[in-house]
Amino acid sequence: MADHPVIWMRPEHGARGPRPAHSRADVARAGIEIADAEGLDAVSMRRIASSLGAGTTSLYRYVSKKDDVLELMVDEVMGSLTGTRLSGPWRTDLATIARAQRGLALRHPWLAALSSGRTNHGPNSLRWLELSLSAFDGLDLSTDDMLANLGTLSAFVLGHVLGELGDRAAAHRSGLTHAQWMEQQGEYGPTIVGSGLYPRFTRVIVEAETPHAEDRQDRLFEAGLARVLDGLAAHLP
Amino acid sequence: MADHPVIWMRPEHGARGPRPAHSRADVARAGIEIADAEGLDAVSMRRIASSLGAGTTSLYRYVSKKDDVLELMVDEVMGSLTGTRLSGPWRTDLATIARAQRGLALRHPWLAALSSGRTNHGPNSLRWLELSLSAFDGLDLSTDDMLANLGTLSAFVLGHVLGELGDRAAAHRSGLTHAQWMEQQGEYGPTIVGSGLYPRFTRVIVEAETPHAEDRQDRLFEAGLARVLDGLAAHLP
DNA sequence: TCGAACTGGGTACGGTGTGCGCAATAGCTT
DNA sequence: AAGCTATTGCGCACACCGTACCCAGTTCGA
Repeated sequence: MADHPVIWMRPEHGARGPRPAHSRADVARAGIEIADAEGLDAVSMRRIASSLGAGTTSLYRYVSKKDDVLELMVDEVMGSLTGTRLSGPWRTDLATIARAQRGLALRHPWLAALSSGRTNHGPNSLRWLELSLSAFDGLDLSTDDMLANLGTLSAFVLGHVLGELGDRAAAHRSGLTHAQWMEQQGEYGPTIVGSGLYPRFTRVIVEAETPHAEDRQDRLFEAGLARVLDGLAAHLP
Repeated sequence: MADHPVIWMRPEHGARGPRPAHSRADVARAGIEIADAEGLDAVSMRRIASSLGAGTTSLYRYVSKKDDVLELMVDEVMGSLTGTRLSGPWRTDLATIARAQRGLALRHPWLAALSSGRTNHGPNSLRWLELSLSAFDGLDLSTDDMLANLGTLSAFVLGHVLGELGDRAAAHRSGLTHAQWMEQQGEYGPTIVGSGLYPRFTRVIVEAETPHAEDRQDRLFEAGLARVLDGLAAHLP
């Protein structure tokens, strides 16, 4: 009989043999540390193992495939959202949730890419989902409506954060500082503008050249968030 | 003097030597074919090369890193959005844009994952961006407002599609049919429900068990789209 | 006490992206 | 017409990846 493919259904370790030298949480934390410092691509089984002082293939006592490690990392990091408190009014609560999620994703730039393609069901993720659903507590909505509302908000947050991280990630991928990378990209600008093929985009480039303020992304996020919340409000009783 | 790091700034080939046996478009199309059929992970330089009947490292005459191939793939596939026509009213136009983008992403399940982390500036992507911006033509908006509106919509579409593809991708990753995978995941359900820790999520699971209709995702997308568009409307003059 | 369950970890295999060097080709200059 | 030089195709090699398999050592339950 094979083990269950979902890691959360497998006991952390058996009762019989020697006590394991590490824990799943250790593995997760090692992975997180590497990913935070050097990006998701730097996370390899060998790297994690050596950072733990373990043999490479010993990791497979804690995890049955690398994918499990990533799932552990996501759930571990979701744990840091505990402590988020909701206040009551659905609108401010949903804003709190969205901002917390964005903040976490910016603090761990690999998180969004991972949680996009993955249905994560670790305990911390479930707790967060439960908290998110509780934002609708007083409203007497159908589950379909709750899912539509929460799903729309989450989709926006995920999509926005991915876009926000895109440039940063590309710069990091190429091994350049953000400034260097921006400059290289910038050389492409005049070509686009000069081609005359994209008048509207050209206008956006030209007018947006100056206001490269540091809080630009913050303002864009808040602008989008306000719109999404207004959209949800329009469909509530 | 090194070549420009942005592929669109490098000429497709020099004027001097022998005529290249293939083109960038050939490379892109080969990659797309593989990715469509077997997923993004199956796309490797060797695979593309052998599919083209070329030596592996010959590809590096067309492209300076694998990342460039992916960028070519994205832009090539964006070309199939040509032919999208807008009607005039901003709301229906934005809906058209959103649906076209979702349709494309579902037709090429690897697209969303690629375009998330990447600022794509190929000619087809630029044309699409230009068309999207034209949806605001009559409205006399500031560029900031245009970006906020279009950005919010795009973020929602991207986020939604990624979620939508998540399960499918996970099933594919594990090499199971969707049905087999659902069953395995399903075994985890009772554990969650039985724990009693997640009452709201439990309610969602239980009530959503039956309505696993085929068009569920379509309806969820339309519900979200309507909300987002209402949200945009609330901020227009 | 002894067998079964369990852990640690080394070895090995088939894959990956890509830097380097060399032969063949074709346009530009003289 | 000749030759220089930019350019292409491509095999080899390297470092790294995930992980299947195997064996030795440890510990608990019977």
